[in-house]
Amino acid sequence: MEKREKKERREGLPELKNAVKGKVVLRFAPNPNGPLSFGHARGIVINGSYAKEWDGELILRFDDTDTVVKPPLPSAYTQIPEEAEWLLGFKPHRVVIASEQMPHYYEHAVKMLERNFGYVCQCSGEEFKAFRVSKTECPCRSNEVSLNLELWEKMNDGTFVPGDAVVRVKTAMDLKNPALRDWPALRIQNTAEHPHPRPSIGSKYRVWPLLDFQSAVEDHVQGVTHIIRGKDLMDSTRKQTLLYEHFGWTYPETMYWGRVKVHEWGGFSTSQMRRDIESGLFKGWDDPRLPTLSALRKTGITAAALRDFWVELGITQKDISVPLSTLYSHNTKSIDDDAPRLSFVRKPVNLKIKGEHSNIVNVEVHPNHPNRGMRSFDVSNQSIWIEEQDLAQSELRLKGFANISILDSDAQPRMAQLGSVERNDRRPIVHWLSDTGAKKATLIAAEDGELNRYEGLLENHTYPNGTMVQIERIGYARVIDNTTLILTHS
RNA sequence: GCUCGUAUAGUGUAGUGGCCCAUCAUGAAGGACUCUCAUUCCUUCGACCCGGGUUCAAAUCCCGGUACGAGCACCA
Repeated sequence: MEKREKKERREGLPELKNAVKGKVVLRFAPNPNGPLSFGHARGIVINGSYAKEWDGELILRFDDTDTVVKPPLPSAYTQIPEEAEWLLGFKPHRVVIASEQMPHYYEHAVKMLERNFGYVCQCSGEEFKAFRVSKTECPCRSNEVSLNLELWEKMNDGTFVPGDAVVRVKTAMDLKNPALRDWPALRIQNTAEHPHPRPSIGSKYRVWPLLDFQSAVEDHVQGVTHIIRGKDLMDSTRKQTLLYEHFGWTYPETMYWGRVKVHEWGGFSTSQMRRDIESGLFKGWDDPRLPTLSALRKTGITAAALRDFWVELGITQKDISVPLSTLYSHNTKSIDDDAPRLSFVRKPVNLKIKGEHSNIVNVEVHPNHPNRGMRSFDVSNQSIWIEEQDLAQSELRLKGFANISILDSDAQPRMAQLGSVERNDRRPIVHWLSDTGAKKATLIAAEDGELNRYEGLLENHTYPNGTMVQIERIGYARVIDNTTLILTHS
């Protein structure tokens, strides 16, 4: 008899159903009404990881079919692909822009009317709602095909204005789920007043597909095999499946994830952030207080940490709330081994040191990697700086240097007596800087929704902008320029 | 209101009828190492929403309840 193996914990993402190596096509479809947020990262990471695992393709699709409620932001069309590539480590295999695919949508809309599984409905939203609730068919549902095609022309040629007519998919008015009853597929937008921001599109079209129709047609046209998205789109799947049945297509495998909140941020709405930026509340999309990908990247969260974070959460349908410490933990793992150590002294207090000592003090660049060399401090002028808050105690050890006793006097600068160079007791170890080895600098930190600036002295360094460093006893930070750091997390 | 979905330690997650008095991570507490409040390592803490049922056997299947979330937009 074979002995059964002990069950092993599954690593990484769950198995993709009905996946064939090399044939998997997934997509991530954001609305380009702003750059990517932390939440979008989930869609990119999960879909991208599966595409990579199965040797398949990831489509980046811009669902930019609304010009009124959530109008696209032109810069997002270039920023999003860059951010996706940064996050994944590879470029999405295909980029599709919905507003360029309008001919496809029109073609399928006409087909739908010709085959009589769609109709032009001239009821108002209110009127149709009453039909939906009472499970009764609206009069437009029985239009002849020829009439529907006539009305379709009127939608397109400007005879009808927004609100006059929509194209609906015939499902059944007695469906259990009210959300699915004869759902709307295309509507008219006032593109004269609200042109599409892409100049090549502008006011060219009046009739625009709604998400469920656009997405359904596009997934079919692109040969998407698996859709992984938020569970708020569950009814969307059901609507689209009904459309696929009309067309005789097979719907892709679908998986859903639940809603994620970050304890410190709450939810993240691109539209809201856009308003707050435009009103001047935030400096830009990469303002460190915002939960955007560009802000996280700027403050020093790595792509690897974000990937690990989202893969670890997986694709459960539970609604969850995660603390930032989880993300930070992944980030620490991804940067600590590389991060050179630097000293940053907040509220520096000058000390004059008395006693015998060598003129040069060396400390390691990275304690776990002695081969990375030493940082040298010239203390020949006996002048050093420590943090004001460390003066709470008078017996201290200057890290890598010597013990000191702060002398009780009113002298300026304050005096300190040097003690043992060997570490021979348990007194607190503090970081410090020499007079000549540091310059004035600023540490920027986003804390509790506030942008705080800490002035202080930063150890001289020649690390290029963007380097991740660890500031001793404070936390990890990213080099913005020679005298500015931004705190990633502590 | 109608419809759909989810419920495992503080947080997140594994688990698809026996390997489960339940996995891993994170967190907290303690300790080792370390001239950082870092990294690494060790120890400890801590959970199957409730009630029925099916079964020799249920975290796992069924029913009911409860809680939470989502959809019912001419937004995505």
